[in-house]
Amino acid sequence: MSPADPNPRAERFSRLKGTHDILPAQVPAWRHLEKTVADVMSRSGYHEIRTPIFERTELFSRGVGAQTDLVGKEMYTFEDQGGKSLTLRPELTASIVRAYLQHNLDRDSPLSRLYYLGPLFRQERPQKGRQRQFHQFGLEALGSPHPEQDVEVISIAWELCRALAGGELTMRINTIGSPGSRAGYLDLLRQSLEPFKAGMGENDARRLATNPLRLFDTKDPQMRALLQEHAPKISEHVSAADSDHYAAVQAGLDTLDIPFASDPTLVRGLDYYTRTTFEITSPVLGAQDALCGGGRYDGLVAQLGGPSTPAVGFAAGIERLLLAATESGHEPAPAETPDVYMAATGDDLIPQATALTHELRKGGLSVVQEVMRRSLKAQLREANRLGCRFAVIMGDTAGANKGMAVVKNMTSGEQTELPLDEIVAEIRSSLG
RNA sequence: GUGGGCGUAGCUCAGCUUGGUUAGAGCACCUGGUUGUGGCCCAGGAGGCCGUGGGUUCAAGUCCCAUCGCUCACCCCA
Repeated sequence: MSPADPNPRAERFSRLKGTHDILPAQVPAWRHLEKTVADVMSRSGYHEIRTPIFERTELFSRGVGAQTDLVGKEMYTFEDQGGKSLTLRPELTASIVRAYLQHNLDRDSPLSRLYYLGPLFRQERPQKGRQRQFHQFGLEALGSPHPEQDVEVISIAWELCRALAGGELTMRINTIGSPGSRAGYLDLLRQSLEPFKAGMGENDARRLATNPLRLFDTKDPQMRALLQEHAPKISEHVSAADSDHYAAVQAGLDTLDIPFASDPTLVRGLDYYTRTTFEITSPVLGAQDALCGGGRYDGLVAQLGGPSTPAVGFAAGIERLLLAATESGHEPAPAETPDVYMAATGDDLIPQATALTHELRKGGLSVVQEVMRRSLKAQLREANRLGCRFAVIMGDTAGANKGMAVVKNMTSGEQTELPLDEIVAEIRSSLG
């Protein structure tokens, strides 16, 4: 911004509410997370899948559930030029299932293990740990109805959250039964709570009629006490098969020494869940403390037009994981630093410096060349600031004209004068 | 959509209560102390429509109103 700037008051743009720029200083932490996810997924037999950022609106309203808050009021929906209703994806499971069916992955193999990582969009008021554009990674295991599949999925979620977030984490699990046995429970729940309807808030009274399971989400202490006292526990009212499945999942987690709490109030916000649900939370986050949530969704594939296919999955919030890591003192990944700073003491030496820079890079070294024509003092200060292991100084008094340059070790301060064609090998051997 | 808190230098913040000369600090940045040599130290420098608009006043960063933005929480979720 020079004094001659013609319009110093021109309006600047700023990021949209709820969106964030990921600046260079933060990128190493992201890359470390992405690499860890890829490694763990790959070791567990999961393959990455990437799907479009937007889909037909109906995929989400039908897949996630038209009654959910997510679909009802949080989606970024717009019409394309043909009048088709499109939506920026607010979650990924529906998209993955859509791709799974569209490409007939179910016929390639009876079991598909898929994972993903990418941005999602929800139109909510931002707060700590909640953004309008945010990122998740997660996995979907499609094909197995057996509890060992649930255990595999939960254990991967647990391992990743522990590795990435650090600190104390809590895992809660529950079963919400299969649709058949759940219907009976919902009736029972309504009957048990109906007498107290008058004392409930407007919101809770409405949910009692439309979606009584969601009552368990409340933070109102009065409502919590009411539920504690009068609501039957769903895990005690599901079918014997559901109950056996739940017991087997818990036994599997015990075998792996994964600590968990069975929580009868853990219900999830999306309509497609069946049987197992789980959630991993961190005490260092704010009100939005869930790092990861997931569960079984045996009905979704059929709901989206496919053959009846049992499935389990989870999704983890990347920003929340990174936030938890920072808050719990988990050390961030170090930034990458260059091997060499290429300095020159005179303008006439710049061509030689450029040529040597090129040679060093061809030799596999990372090199930053001075392009500001600053004083040598300023150039070395820059080299130091960047954390360069070596500085190469192209200088005339010492003999650049005789094909020599100075190699300075920035850690020890030692420097030696070497022929230009020996410098690559010298630095490479010093770096080991 | 509803509440609370906060907007002063690139960053983190003092100053506002009780209006009064040229608005400060730390860090970061630049220059010099070294006539090509970084870090530490010392000296100097640059950098501010005090978010924006209006009002009160002889006088507003400071008081009042509005507005925009950020943030935390509710709702809900990763």
